[in-house]
Amino acid sequence: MGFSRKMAATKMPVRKPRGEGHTRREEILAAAKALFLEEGVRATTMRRLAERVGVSAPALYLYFKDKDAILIELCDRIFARLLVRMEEIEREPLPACQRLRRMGEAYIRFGLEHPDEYRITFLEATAPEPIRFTGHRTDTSDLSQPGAKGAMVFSKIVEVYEAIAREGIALPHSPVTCAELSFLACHGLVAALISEPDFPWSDRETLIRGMVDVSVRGVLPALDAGLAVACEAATPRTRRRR
Amino acid sequence: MGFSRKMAATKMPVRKPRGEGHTRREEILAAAKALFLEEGVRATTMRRLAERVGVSAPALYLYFKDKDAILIELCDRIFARLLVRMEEIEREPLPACQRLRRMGEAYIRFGLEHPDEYRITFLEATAPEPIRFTGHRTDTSDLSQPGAKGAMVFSKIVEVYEAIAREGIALPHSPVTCAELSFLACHGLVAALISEPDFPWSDRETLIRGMVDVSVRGVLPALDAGLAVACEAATPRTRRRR
DNA sequence: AATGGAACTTAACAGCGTTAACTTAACAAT
DNA sequence: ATTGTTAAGTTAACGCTGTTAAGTTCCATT
Repeated sequence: MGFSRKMAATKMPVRKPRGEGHTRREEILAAAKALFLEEGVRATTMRRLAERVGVSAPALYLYFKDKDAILIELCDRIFARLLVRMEEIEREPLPACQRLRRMGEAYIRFGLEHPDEYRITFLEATAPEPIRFTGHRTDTSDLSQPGAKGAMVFSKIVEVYEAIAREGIALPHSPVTCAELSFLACHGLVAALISEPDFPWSDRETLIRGMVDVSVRGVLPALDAGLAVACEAATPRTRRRR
Repeated sequence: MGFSRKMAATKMPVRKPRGEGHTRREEILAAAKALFLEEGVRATTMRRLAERVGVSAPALYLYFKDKDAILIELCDRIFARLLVRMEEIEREPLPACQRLRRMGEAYIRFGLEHPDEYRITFLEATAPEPIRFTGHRTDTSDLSQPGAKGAMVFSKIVEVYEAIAREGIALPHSPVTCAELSFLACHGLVAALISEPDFPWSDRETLIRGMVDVSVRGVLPALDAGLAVACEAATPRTRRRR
């Protein structure tokens, strides 16, 4: 930005007063977010970020362990919003399989709206890769790990499948496995549209609708057997089916 | 590297004779492949690769435009094998929806067997990211672009859906869209298992079977309506489905 | 014997994330 | 008002990355 601090004459103190370190911390996160969608993730280097904040690069390490810590916190804050969205849907008074559809659609749209954050939390290799000795995790106390928020979102889908089971609809697998299948199908759509935006995909809205269908009907064949057509019928469809 | 060539006494020519540059090229690709699965992708730097080949780092640029060119060629060669596998399946004398299942399973297994190459061709951002002006592609002549082999694999699925349609089974979308949905669902499974290997996923085989089911039944609801149960029944199942 | 080009090297650039060592400024207590 | 403490910040540097520029060696052809 360079001459930006000519503008920012209001907040020129440059150095924070004694107990106000957390303010700087927020500034860093805000700057990172801005850099993210202005220049892209690739351009978000520690030096550029520091310059944007108006501080030297090593100063960032007073507030974050390393670069990843900044990205992870950014993503976690974004995904927290998806989580509250999911919880809203969870409370909607609808048949459970209807809520499943709504969650799937909400998930996909959210992912497509936040491609950078989605890529970082779900597409980037989580393990620093020399660590192949990780074995199995006995320590579940580390809740601030990268995928934490993502896992919480996933658990919402599990709960819906449990509700579906309670409604008397037969599941072909355990609720967890069913949730994974629905989730992974939607994930595939988001991941691909994000990673290969130039591929000549079909109409995006068609794909969203279609994948929600697939992720629900594919897992719950009983629905199509005429057992619970209500699930489909209740969805307002702008687009006729065949 | 200096004294490292004390070991490589067998192939000490060090410098290739006149017209044998392509030999070095293959050596580079072989070394890259080896480094890939010995040390991981992250450890595959140009300098390390050059050292492994027994050559200086800039020498690599005599044979490849940049690092990406090496990775892309490696991945394309791997995916060529998936392509022939898909073509084998294409020729199997089965109901089309059966071939669809076989392709889905082959695709998933292939992806899980080549996680590094899969990640590079499908999960890594294809555009160098400053290039936002890409617009739409009028020029389809560039077949050696990153996703080329991947796109050819995809087209095999489209063909199967066209065959399914010819068999008189109603498709809810165009064959291309149907293929995208099936493909994307399987892609989601592969992508997630690769990117989040430490997440406590359900049993892998269960997920593979389950996702093949989802990707076929989710797109072809008519199958479950009793129209073509043959499609499912013909698959030899080692594992009972509760 | 001279030449031209293929095959290669060394040296270096600009950038990256990160650390060590040092400085400055703000407050509390004397 | 001066001090001591320490949070907040700096500059310099390390080791690494991909990549380029310029120069060298060696062989086949003329």
